[in-house]
Amino acid sequence: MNSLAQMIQDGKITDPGSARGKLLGCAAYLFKVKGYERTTVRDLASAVGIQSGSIFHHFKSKEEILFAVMEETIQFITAKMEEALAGATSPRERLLILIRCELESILGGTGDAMTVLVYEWRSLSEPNQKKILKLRDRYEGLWMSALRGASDAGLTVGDPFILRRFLTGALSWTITWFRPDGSVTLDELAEQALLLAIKGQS
Amino acid sequence: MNSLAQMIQDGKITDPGSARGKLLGCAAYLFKVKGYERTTVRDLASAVGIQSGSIFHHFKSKEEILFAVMEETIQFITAKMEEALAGATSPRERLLILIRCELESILGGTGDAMTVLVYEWRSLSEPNQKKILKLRDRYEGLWMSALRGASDAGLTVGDPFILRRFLTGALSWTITWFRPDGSVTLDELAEQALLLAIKGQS
DNA sequence: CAGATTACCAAGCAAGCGCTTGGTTTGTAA
DNA sequence: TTACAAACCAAGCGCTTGCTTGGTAATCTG
Repeated sequence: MNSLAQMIQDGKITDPGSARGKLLGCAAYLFKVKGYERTTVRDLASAVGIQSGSIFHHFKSKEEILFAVMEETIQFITAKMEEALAGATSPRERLLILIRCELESILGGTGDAMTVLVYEWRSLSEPNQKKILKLRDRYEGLWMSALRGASDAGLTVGDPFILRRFLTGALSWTITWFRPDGSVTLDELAEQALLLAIKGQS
Repeated sequence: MNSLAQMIQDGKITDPGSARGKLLGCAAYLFKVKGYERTTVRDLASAVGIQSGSIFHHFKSKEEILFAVMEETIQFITAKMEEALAGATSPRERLLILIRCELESILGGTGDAMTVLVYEWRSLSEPNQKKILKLRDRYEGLWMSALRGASDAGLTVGDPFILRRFLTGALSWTITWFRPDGSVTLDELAEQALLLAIKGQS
């Protein structure tokens, strides 16, 4: 079952083929490369081949574009994680799945949007920040129950909260240096990250 | 011996009491809180109590302010690290010193500037990016030799390069969540980070 | 095919931006 | 006191920004 197609049909995320979807995709890319503030609506318009004013037929404001990118991304990755976790049995496996999912989100096809979600936080208005924060709670809940499980099983040392935050930084930072076509594969990277998180032998 | 006073006298970093120094301090704070792009020269001017035009008596452009903040910060922390490493004997101690130094830089008095150094990278012009990159090489050299030493001593697992990058992300991310007045002290945080980096018992 | 709705263009407005300019005040030293 | 430079102000220029407007073309629906 394809969760992406399902979510499009449910209206949770925009079809990438639609005009709105193309705008969101281009926006995510531009926001990632240039940053939200440095990206103008004229940049975005010419990237998708329309006039700058026409953007405001699809979105009420520039910030609404940023918010939509972030909202759809977090909805998508949360759903993907829940799906991936369904078949997991051991605490170690659950942890590896979460690490792999997060790395795939950051370094794969949705990487642009994921980077924006992590690093363009400040550019949202406060009400919108709160909305995203609420969505993030569910996502972080998956992580925390997995890390608490790993801690109870003696896999990790130290406070799971602090470990999660260390992992958040370590994994999201990969966007700045990791190249999928380099000498290290994404699977190897996930394994190394698991070694970072757990204390004992693999 | 106070390295800060020495560096001021050497002209390597600006006296925080001078007009230029106050501008740099306020700029670091504003750039951290609002981001470089969202901070206007008028914001900065009113924060230090002068007219916006007067800023350009001290700096040629807004970007020169950002560059100065970054340059002085990296010079300072590199000097501080070299000083702190001088008395270290074991690989484990060297690693803990680096972790503590980096955390102090991020979470302590120079934290604003350090955050700017990490997260406002894109706002620099390419020539200025290269200059900072060159300064960063010396800093990262300290880290890499310490991590290679730890790896040779069997303290860590995996590739030291990847480990350094994981640590960079994990430590710099602390700025988003760690509160020095919270339940966890900076020392405890550094210990937890060391547990993250090394494989065996403390 | 008629009618309505959606998608877009061409033009431009008001506000805010980085930065410049010409002149005034303040500090320093002979 | 005089001379001079550094520090700053008041005003505003030229440009870019997000966004609006009035109208046209394309697409869908019955």
